[in-house]
Formats: sequence, C-alpha cells, structure tokens
Amino acid sequence: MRTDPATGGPPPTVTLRDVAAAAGVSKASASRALDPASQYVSSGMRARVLESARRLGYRPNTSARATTTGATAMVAVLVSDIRDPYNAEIVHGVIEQAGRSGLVATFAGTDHAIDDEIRVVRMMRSLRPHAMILTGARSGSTVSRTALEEELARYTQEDGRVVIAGDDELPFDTAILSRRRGASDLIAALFELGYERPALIRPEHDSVAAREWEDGIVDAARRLGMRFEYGSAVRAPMTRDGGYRAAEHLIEHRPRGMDVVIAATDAMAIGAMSAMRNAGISPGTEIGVAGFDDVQGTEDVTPTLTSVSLALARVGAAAVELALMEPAAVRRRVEFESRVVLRGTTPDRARIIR
Amino acid sequence: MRTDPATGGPPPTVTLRDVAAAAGVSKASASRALDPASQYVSSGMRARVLESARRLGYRPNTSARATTTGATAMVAVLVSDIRDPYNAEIVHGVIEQAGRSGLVATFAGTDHAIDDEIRVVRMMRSLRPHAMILTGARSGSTVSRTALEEELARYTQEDGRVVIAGDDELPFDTAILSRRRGASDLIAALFELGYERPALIRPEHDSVAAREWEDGIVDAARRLGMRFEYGSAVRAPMTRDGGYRAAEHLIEHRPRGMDVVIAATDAMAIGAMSAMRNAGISPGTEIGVAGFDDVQGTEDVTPTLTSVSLALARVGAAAVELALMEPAAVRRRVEFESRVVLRGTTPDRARIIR
DNA sequence: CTGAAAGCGCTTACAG
DNA sequence: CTGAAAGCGCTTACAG
Repeated sequence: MRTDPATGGPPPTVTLRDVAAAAGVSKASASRALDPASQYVSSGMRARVLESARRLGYRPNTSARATTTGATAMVAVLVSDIRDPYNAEIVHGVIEQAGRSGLVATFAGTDHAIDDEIRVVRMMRSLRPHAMILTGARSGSTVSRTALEEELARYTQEDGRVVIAGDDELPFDTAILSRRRGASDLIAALFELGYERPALIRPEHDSVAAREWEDGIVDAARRLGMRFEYGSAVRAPMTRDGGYRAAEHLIEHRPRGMDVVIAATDAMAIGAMSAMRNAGISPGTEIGVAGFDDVQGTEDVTPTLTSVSLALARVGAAAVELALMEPAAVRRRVEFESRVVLRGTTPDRARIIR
Repeated sequence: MRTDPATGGPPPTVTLRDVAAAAGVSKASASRALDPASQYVSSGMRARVLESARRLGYRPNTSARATTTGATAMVAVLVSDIRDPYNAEIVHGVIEQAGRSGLVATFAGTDHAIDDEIRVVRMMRSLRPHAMILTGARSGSTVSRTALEEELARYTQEDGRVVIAGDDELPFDTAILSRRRGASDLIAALFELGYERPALIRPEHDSVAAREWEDGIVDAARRLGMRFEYGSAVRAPMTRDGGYRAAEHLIEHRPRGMDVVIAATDAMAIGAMSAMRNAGISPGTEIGVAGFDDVQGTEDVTPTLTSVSLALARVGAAAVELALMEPAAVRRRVEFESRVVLRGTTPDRARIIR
C-alpha cells in the first residue's frame, strides 16, 4: 500500500471500522445498519450509523464484500465492437437496466473472434461477476466454439450466469430479436409496394442471425410468388464497404429485372446506396433499397432508408433481467418484435412507373 | 454462499489453496510462482505451479487480490452516452489500451448530467479502481460542478487517479483534442476554396469544447478578413435535430451572402443538410456545409460531408496512459492534432460560380 | 528460494 | 437487538 505524501501515514480511506467507531457501535452492527435488507437493527442505531457514514464519506469496499460473499454485484459484458451502433444500442440497454438493478456493468472487447472471447471470459472470471452477457456476432472454428462453451460452462459451475444478447448461437439463456419475422414483414411490405425482383446482399460469414434474416426473406418471397433471378444474391462483409462492393457487383452483373436491393444490415445498405449513386443510379427512384436494424443514420441518408427497427435496447435490458433470474433447468429464450419502417428508398412502384 | 445442487457441497471454485496443494507447495510459494514479476522463485517450482493452475482451470480471485492490495486492476470510465459515436470512439481507444496494459475497463452512464455523474463516481469508488476516466460533455449548476470536483478529489486522496478525456473542463490530468486549431484550419481551407460568408450553428450549452471550436473559427475568420453578417450564428442542441432546426432558421432569415454553414458537430451538420434539402436547397452546390469530429456517417450522406477528423481513439488510449503514470504535482495535458477532411459539401466556389 | 503467519475490509452464523 | 469471532482468498513482510 502506498503512503500518503502529506502525513507519511496510510491514505485516508474510510473503512467500516471508522464508521463503527464514529457511531460508537461494533463493526457487525455497522455492517447490518448499512444493509437495507437487514431486519434486526434498532432504528436509532441505524440512523446514527448512516449519519456517520455520510459524514465521513464512507464507501463500502466492493472487493472486500465480494471476497466475503463470493461474487461481485457486477455484470460483465463481452462486446465485439463498441463502435458498431448495433452493439452500442444493446449495451446502452444493458447499462440502464444494470443501473436500475443495482449492478455495475463491465465491458471487454472481443473483436469478433471466438479465441479472443475465450481469453476475455477467462479474464472476466477473475472478477467473479454475477453474470456475463455476450453480444455481437462471433466467428471462429468449431474447435474454438467448443472451447468457448466449455469455458462458459466452467463459469456457470462457479454459480455464474451466462446470457446471450442479440443472437442465438450458444446454449444459454438468450434475449433475441425476431429477425425472421421482421425480414418476412419487410418482404410483404415491399411486395405491397409493387416490388417483384429483389436482389440480396448477404453477410459473408454464416451466423444464426444471418440465417434467420435470409430464411425470413426467402420464405416470404416464395409465399408471395416473388422470384430470385440468377446472380441476385451476393455475399459481402457486414460493413458499409462490404455493401458498397456488393452493390457494385450487382450493378455490373445486373440480375434480370432487379427492382430492389435488400441488405442484411443498414450499414451495408448505406454503402450500397453510395455505390449506386457513384454508378449514376438514383437509389429509390430507379432501384429500391432496404436495410435492417434501423440504427442511427437511416434518417440522414438521401433518400431516407427503409429498414426494420429492432428493440435493441430492450434486448440489452432483458439480458440483464435474465441474468438476475435463478438459473433454470431449461434454457430460456426471450424474443422481441421488430417493426418495418418504410422510408424514401422504397417508394410505391406504381407511381414511379407511370 | 450457495451450494452445488449436484453434490450438496460448495460450488467447485478453484482457489490458490487448491493449486498449491496440487503442486505440493505452500500458498505463499504458489502466489509468488503465479506472479510474473516475482523474482525469488525456483524455475522448477514455478513450472509445477503453473501446470497445476492450468490443469485445474484456476483463475485468481480479483476481489480477494484487491482487498489485499487495496486497488483493482481496473479503470472506470464515466461516459455520458455510449450511443454517441463520438464517445464510442473514445471508449474504444480506452478498451484497447486498457487491454494492452492488463487492466479491465468498467463503464457507467452519466446521461450528461453532473448530478448523475456525482452519484456514479460515488458508486464507482466502491470498486476501488486504479483510475476513473471521465468523458463526454456535462451540464449542471456551479454548485453541482463543485460537488463533483470534491467527490473526485476525495477519490484522488484515496490514491485514485482521475483523467479527463476529450474536454478540458475539470482540474485533472487531461487528454484532449486541438479543437481550436482544427477549427482554424477548417476556416483557412474554406477561405482557400473561395467561401467568404460563413454562418455558424453553435452548441446551445456553453462548454470548453464549444468555446474552443468557436474561438478557432472566429479568430481565423477575422485574420482572413471573412465577415460574419447579422444573424449568422444560431444556437442549437448538439444533435441531428438541433442542426436541422438551426438550418431551418438560417434558411428563413438568410443572413446576407451566406455561402457556407459550419456546424459544431457532424450530427448537427447532417441535420442541417436534411433541412436544406427539404427547403429545396442543394447542400454543397448552392451552400457549402462543414461539420466537426468526422465520425461515421460523413462518407454516407450526399454529398459527402466536409469535416475535421479528430484522433478520438488515441485520446482514449492516452487517457489510460495518463492514468497509469504516477500522479504529478502539476496537471498534465496531452493534446492531439486534428485534420481537415474536405469532401463533397464544400466544392471549389470558383468552379460553381462560373 | 520457501513457508508460517498476519492482515486487507467486509459479512454472518453464533451466542448472548 | 447487539457484539466477539471466524472466515472469504489472496499477498507480503518476516524468518529461516
């Protein structure tokens, strides 16, 4: 421990012992008085202890409390990239709900890689948090995936709770979005507007989220009799630039009759719009565009971008709530609705043609 | 402590004692063997201990370690709103640098309000982190501001380190951006392109960051002989919608000769562009637009938005580095350069006029 | 180089 | 209702 440069003594951290002494009671009583849940405390003593604590600026030492009780009132969030607005929105929901539940939230970046995630889980275990929440897509080998599951299982054996937020790839309690339903609703809405020949910009890497989106799109399209022409589905990285390049490809190879480009994320859709414009094609007027997620930015591109709005913050909050529930024998799954938001990039076809 | 439902015994958390027993050494020796910095350990024993730890899946209990050593290898970040890309970028820099330095990063939201921030500082003190990093603008009364400074001072007296990232409002070590210089450079670049009558969209609330930006703009403009017409400066909330409404106002009252609108943030500038478009004015071609910060989105609006790029992630990283330095008698200040990025919203005036 | 012992700040049966 | 004591898992002088 460092010493106080001023006095040469120890730094003036106020401990429970100080509060107890100031209030003229034992440490045990002070501890109980400070615990709102504790029953057997005379109200007079509680008042005196609380007053002493306030006056001295006492803050309980969470670490000491945790070494006594075995766990920290903390939820650890593993997030692939905080700069992604999709993740930021979920994380925001986590922070809010954690605050309401008296937990602090800790974060670590995992950079989308499972191997990184394993490393982070291991590190986080040291903090003995009540729960770990995993969010953001991950990629890695099957071996890595198994190792991650093992590492998480180990943590649950230590009484830790694991919750997955936003996707559905791991066998733990999950708060998730109905992407499939949202994607189907999007297709139905586009069909209603007169679109008939969609092209798809799909995520390069396979994931449950990507599959849900695609299944929703394809099922609804089939049901409604829409056709996918040859070459109308392109794979690309899930970024703005990925969408840009995919759209370039679509423009060059123009699948027959293509009247709308549907991307798996807004970022990809926004990139696709830029690519169209640079190729002299006016997004919306000539070819429709739709994204997914409805994160910030959809309202600021020109024309505004049609998308599917997800209750991302609510997913984050629900993840915390799941983490606070007693572990159950069966896996829990909470699913949130999505909502199609039609904007400028998908005008009514009928009005454009005549 | 809960019990293991399977065995009825305690949950199988592996402790140092288990590792020591497995390796056939004392807890003290095991502890030293596990500490890479510890010198006096025979390499044979170290190897055996490390092997036992690995085999048992041992994770040191950070809380226990912290109650012994007095602090947690953790840096607490107080961020106003994680969904703001500006903050997200700084936070990303913090996470990365913290990881490199063997610290974990903890976050709490403060919702822009000083009173909230005080509450959060108090809560965070419980965790005994090595440092607290404050980022994001804050608003509140002078009384609140003083209370916040007191709360932070209390924390530094407990050997905590306080660092401010991205602004310069509080008397602690600071990692900051040269907004003033960036704003001046922007004006110089616009002058070079032939712009002469700027209008300003300024933040509604006063802050050092806002002042720096404004000083940089006004000083350079004056030096270069540019004029500010009556009514050419409008105050607005620092959001997309704030920029939208400010631009509406400017369009309605059109200050004489206005040829470029300069907003204090990209979000405001992007809102202003939408307002222009909705008023039938083509941003860039008719009236130039420039933002500040160069966060994601500047490349995706039409035309692309001229802005000033800030080394936000580096500011976050620098904040962690400052936090790791020994406290000094004088306040430290690290300042990062900014860079003007000219894009589609500020074409060469000369080419447009003829 | 190694181990026994004390101590970090807290909580919680246990006994009044 | 209250207090003395044990104990959480770790680290670190101290003494070999």
